Amino acid sequence: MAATGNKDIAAVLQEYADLLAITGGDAFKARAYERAARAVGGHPAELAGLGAKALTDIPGVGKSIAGKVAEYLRTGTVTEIDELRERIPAGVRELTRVPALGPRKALLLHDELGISSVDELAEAIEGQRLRGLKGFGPKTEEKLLHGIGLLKASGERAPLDTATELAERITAALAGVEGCERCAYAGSLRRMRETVGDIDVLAAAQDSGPLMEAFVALPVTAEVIARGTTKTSIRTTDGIQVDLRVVAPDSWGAAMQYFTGSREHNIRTREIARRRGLKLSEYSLSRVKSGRRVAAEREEDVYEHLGLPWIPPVLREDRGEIEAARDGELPELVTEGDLRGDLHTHTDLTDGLGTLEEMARAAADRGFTYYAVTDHAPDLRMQRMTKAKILAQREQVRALDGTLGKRRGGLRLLHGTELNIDPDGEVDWPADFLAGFDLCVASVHSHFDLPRAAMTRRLVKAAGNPHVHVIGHPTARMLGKRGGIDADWDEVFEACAHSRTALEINAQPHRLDLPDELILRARRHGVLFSIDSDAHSVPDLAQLRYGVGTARRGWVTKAEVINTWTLTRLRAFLRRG
DNA sequence: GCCGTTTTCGGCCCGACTGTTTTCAGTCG
Repeated sequence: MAATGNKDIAAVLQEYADLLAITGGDAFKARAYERAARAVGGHPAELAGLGAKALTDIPGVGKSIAGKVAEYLRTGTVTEIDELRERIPAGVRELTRVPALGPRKALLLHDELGISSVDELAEAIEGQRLRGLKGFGPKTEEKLLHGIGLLKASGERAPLDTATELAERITAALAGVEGCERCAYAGSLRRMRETVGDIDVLAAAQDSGPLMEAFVALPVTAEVIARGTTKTSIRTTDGIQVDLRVVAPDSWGAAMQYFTGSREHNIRTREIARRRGLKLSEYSLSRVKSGRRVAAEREEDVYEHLGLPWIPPVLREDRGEIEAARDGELPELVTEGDLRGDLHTHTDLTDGLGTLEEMARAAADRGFTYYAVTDHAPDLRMQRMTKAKILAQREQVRALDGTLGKRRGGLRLLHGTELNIDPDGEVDWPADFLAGFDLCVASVHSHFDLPRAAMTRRLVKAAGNPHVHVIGHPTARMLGKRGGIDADWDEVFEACAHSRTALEINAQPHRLDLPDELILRARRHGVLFSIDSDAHSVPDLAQLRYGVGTARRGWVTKAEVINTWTLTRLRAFLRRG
């Protein structure tokens, strides 16, 4: 099992920040912890193993926080945080996860009405117990109910990155257990759905005993829900359910096929089996009459005996993949290795954590050919961007261009910006200034509630702007927090196809935007895509894999993704050539 | 609590929006 990761430490610091904000003490102290949490989460090196000096060298981490980090790494807990936890029920902090409900109102609800969970809040609203409470009017009630709905819809599900990283840690640990021949995760996680209800881990072994033993003894195991010889379920310290199924090695392929799903896909494959006089189960593909096994050990063989090529798990949703497979028309899906660069990233000039050089160096280390820096433009006031600042950055970008990486010619840097699309579809800066950028991403960051027609006009106008090359995180959704904006997407996609404006597939795990369903729709209009990390720190660059997964779920091929193109071709596209 | 420095305390991203209020607090990006 890996040691305590930076994300774990960041989570603890963030929790402390939240608790401080709820108790209503020094707001700047809470902010300091929040800042430290962000810095720790985005720090390129593992904190476990760093000395005291190296800890305080992290921006935002001083003596006090470094002490708490050290204590946490040593003991797995922090005394002061434990004390605060006792004073504030966990449910109160949970309340602040409801959109439109912050620390002040959460505390008021707790102190005045004794509310300490999201469910209790819902009941209190239904029972009209919020009426008359200072600061809570009818509109607020409505907003809170809406927020609770959003939270419930995905609140029980883990984000893709959390689940993936957890599953990788678990499979790595179990693979080392005596007698374990294979270990992998299946289920919706293998299909790379945007959120995951639970994690299905599969292992192949003759004897399941040692694996089950090791599984319940994992450090992440908080509770054993069920324990048997073929299946054991646990709940992790994060509250995620993980099922381990141990199968005989000669059933590996059938089990992987069965437990990867989706249910709809499996209904179709079992139908095909039946028509061929076969029976498909988690143990094997066998003849109905004789019971003789025809395939089981390899997933590829299962599909082959159904008359199909192996189907990538990301496609197994019964969205046409069976027909495409049968007709030999499965798409050749884009892979992470196809990406030659990243076209939407930030630095510490705005809200990123890494310096330009740190980010570019990390990009070079990833083997990219090119890399665009796209810090925020002035319309997002909080970023305090100016022409002078971005022009100074351009100088730095030009100076660094071609100097990094082992590749011949070095990493090529593009100087871009992420513009803000205002309610009328206008963006920051006049056209002649925009013409000076190599690349412009334009995104919606506010006014999420425009009526559909106005929202559609807004996006169509931005797509038609000759200086806008990519529409960033087009729906502006935040998983579990905010549904996407409402627009006539077919009209938007048509406009993008016409102006050759790429739609972003933003890889941030809480965005994954465009979502796969809209990618499928967009492809019918022949639009181009850009798969971007939207990285705000060096570790964020690794999140590209989730964007690629989402693109693949949308059947996207290499040719449709502008950042798989050569630099020459990309430049021609950016010049509108 | 951190940081920078005008070395030992004062400032800390800033503005918009919303729903509530009757002059503003809370939330958000």
